[in-house]
Amino acid sequence: MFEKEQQLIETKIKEFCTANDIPLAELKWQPIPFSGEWGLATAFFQTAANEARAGRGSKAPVPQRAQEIAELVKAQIGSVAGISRIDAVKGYLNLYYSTAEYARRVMEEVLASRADFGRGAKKNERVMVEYAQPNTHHSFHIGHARNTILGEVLARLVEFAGFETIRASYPGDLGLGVITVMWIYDKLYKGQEPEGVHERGQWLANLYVEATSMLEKQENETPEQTAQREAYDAERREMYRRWDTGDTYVRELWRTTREWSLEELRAVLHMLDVKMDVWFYESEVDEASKTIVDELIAKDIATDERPQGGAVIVKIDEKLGLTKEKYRTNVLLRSDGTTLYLTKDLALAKMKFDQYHVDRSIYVVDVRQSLHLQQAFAILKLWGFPQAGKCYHLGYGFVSLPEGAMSARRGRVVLFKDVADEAVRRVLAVESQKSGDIPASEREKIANQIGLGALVYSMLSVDNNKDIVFDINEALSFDGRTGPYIQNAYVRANSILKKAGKQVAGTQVSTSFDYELTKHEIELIELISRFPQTVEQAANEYRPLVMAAYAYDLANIFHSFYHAVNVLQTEDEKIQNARLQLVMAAKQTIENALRLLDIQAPEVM
RNA sequence: GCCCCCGUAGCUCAAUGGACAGAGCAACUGCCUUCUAAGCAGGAGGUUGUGGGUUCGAAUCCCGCCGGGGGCACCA
Repeated sequence: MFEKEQQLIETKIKEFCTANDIPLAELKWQPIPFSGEWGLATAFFQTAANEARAGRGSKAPVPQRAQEIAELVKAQIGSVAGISRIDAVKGYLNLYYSTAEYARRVMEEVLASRADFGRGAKKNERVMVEYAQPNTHHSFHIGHARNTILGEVLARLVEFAGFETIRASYPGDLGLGVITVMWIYDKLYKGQEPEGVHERGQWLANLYVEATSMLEKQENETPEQTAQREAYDAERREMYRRWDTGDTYVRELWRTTREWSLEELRAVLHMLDVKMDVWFYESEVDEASKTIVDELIAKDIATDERPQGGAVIVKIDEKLGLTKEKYRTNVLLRSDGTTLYLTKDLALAKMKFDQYHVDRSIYVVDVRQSLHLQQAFAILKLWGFPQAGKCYHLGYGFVSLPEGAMSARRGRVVLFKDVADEAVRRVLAVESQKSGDIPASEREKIANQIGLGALVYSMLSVDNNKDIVFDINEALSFDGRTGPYIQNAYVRANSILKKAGKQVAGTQVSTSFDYELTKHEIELIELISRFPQTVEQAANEYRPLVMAAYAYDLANIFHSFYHAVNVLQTEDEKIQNARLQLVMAAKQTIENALRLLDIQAPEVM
């Protein structure tokens, strides 16, 4: 917002250094910390160090010489319009903005852009974010929720940062797990179908647990039990074979049961306000993946060992000319001619590049699949896709339970829907004592917004490379560094504006901040002004946490401001108008941040 | 054996080369006839696992060690 002034000063510094033979290092600017005032700072340590190395300048120690240079530069610059003061402190040059002017510029920008405040300039690049890849015939658990929330927030961030963004889901709708559920359904539960989308999804998950116990080798089996188990397994294998050959009955059974899972997935995505653009199904990619194998063999990227009774493999390190073991060797086609996960991911990547013209491809996948994805990216590079360098794996630590890893097999999972329901119950339980007057018709909706807000924020406030041990009391906490804390800041801002009523309508952009601002107002304006660069950083680094941390900081400062400064009781009308405008800007910025975090902003709570 | 990630306050986590390492939770002290206390203010809590190195400057970069987690071709 002060780019022009900054440019002018940079030019002056450069001129001064050239004239005085000072080897100026690159100028890096940062906000002045702990000042209670706004401004930019740059350090001269590097310059002083350069000078010392070249044997020039005074023989003073670096910090002292840096301070000398800062003082000389300060004297040289003189006064600049829009900059109230320049200080040389501890080797830093601090430029303080004129407060009234700074506040005016920030407010003007927020209130002119509104929902677009912080939006980055349009980039000519198309990004695809792939997330939400649960297996069908199971139920959506809290680990899937972390994946989906991270993916959605990342998509929102890159989209808001200016990239054309495509959201892609990739459900795993084939494999032994799927067949296992179909087998037990067909054998024991045919014709049954619980009411309710989520109930049906959970029922399938339970069938899987039951089937697993029937098919797994038990300790101290009697010969009869062993025979029984082997018979079951033979039935399951037969069903897999029939599925493979396209048997009408089995395929129909598959489509029906799969649809139950997909309905549940769509319902969960709807709850999380996720609108997928593209659905890739593993079963569909499977067909396509068979054709790429021949192409990779023809290009001499893959090695066909089938004539020797082996598989089709890619010796990745060898093909890349690496002498040290890095990507190793991986199989593309089993010796029985069936494809693997890697084969499908390669085919899918090709589809993304060729059909969807994706320039940048982000995979939100569990960190344990890091090697696998690095292998896939390396093969894409060998294949000659220029986008291979812009494939990025956003790995995240897995979500486990206090009693250990989740296991769909054993039914030891925490289902997303159960947690979400519990969240709503807990909000409703405290609503009567904590909330103001909320119309009965709104209660459920607001409880949903707050409950999900708590859950979503708990998934975002931990950096993605960290594992999470899921504790429902922590995830659904409403106090302190949580979603509801941020939502409450929004509600309070809204409440002030609502009560102000008339004044808001009359508030003009011409409002002046030409009065002595309190420390809280200064901090609030400062943080609002940093929103655009925070969006950029979070999107560039693919880190939702950066935005989550910002939203908390902004809410935190707003809460302090709220207590310290009573807006509606401000007597001077001019000052009150300025403060109302500040509240409007804060409300807007919190709203924009919450939207990026996939958390709803309730009007009351 | 090789590769990746992590080690920061009692606990859960921030801060990725800059000025004084910050929050929340737990515990402690205050603040509700006030724009909603899902909040605010205050004190307490740290030789950033450890030993070296690079740098004017290191929680951050490099090397060693200790401790924890994950992964290493016909699973996904």
